[in-house]
Amino acid sequence: MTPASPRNQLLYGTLDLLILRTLVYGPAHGHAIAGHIQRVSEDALRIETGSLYPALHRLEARGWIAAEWKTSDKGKRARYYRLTRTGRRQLVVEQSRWQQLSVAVTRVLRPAE
Amino acid sequence: MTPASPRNQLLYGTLDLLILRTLVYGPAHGHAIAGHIQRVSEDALRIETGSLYPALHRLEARGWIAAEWKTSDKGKRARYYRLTRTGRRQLVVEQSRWQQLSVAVTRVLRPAE
DNA sequence: TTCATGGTGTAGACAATCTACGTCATATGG
DNA sequence: CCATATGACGTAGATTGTCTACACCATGAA
Repeated sequence: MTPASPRNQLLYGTLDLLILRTLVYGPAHGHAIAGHIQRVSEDALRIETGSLYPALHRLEARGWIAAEWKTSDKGKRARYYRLTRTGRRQLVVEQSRWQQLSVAVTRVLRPAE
Repeated sequence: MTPASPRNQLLYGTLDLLILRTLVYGPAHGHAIAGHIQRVSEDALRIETGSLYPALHRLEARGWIAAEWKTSDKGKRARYYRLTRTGRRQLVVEQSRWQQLSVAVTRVLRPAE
């Protein structure tokens, strides 16, 4: 097996946040979530299935999202996820955590003259 | 041993960039690098020694920084690191990678209305 | 001479991501 | 009616970076 190159691990730490944010628009299944993130990010963020599904299960286990089997637009069975109340709270937390990191890194990159 | 809580792993993926950027100001030893990043980020980024030294060795092994034993301001022996030419190039790469990630995530967080 | 301080370092745990697969059910085309 | 493509879900194992918790050494100061 080809080793997972760290250079592709662009998402590290932000995937949960991206998924939670996407579900604000309403319930969606895994495929659709990944597609949405890829489209909105203009192809900059590509979520692999080996990252996507473990992340969804992780978030569900933590109670931040809840799942339900349904039939997709294309008539295939799919697992629809929705934000839970605590998930919504967690989204705020993660969003501010990202903001903090972003500001801090920016400060180091271009410090005040 | 208390397990490493993922909540503290704020730095994942950005540490190399921060170190390289810091060395633009001139050679510095590990302690000083960590201190600089912490100060400039206004305490938002705290680099633990268990992250710092492996990172420095990693960067040195990749040829992005070079080291030399010297005596510090406080009269202690310290390993001074400086940016190499390829390290300077790498800094540009990492900086633009960060910029890309930052823009992409921001797009997902607040998409065009 | 003792001790605090400054500085470097390692070991081991852990979590997140990746690649590379496999699986199943439905829709579609002949 | 059957074969095949497609949509969708899933797991295994490798790799990596960060963390906590230590240990170590040399110098300055009391």
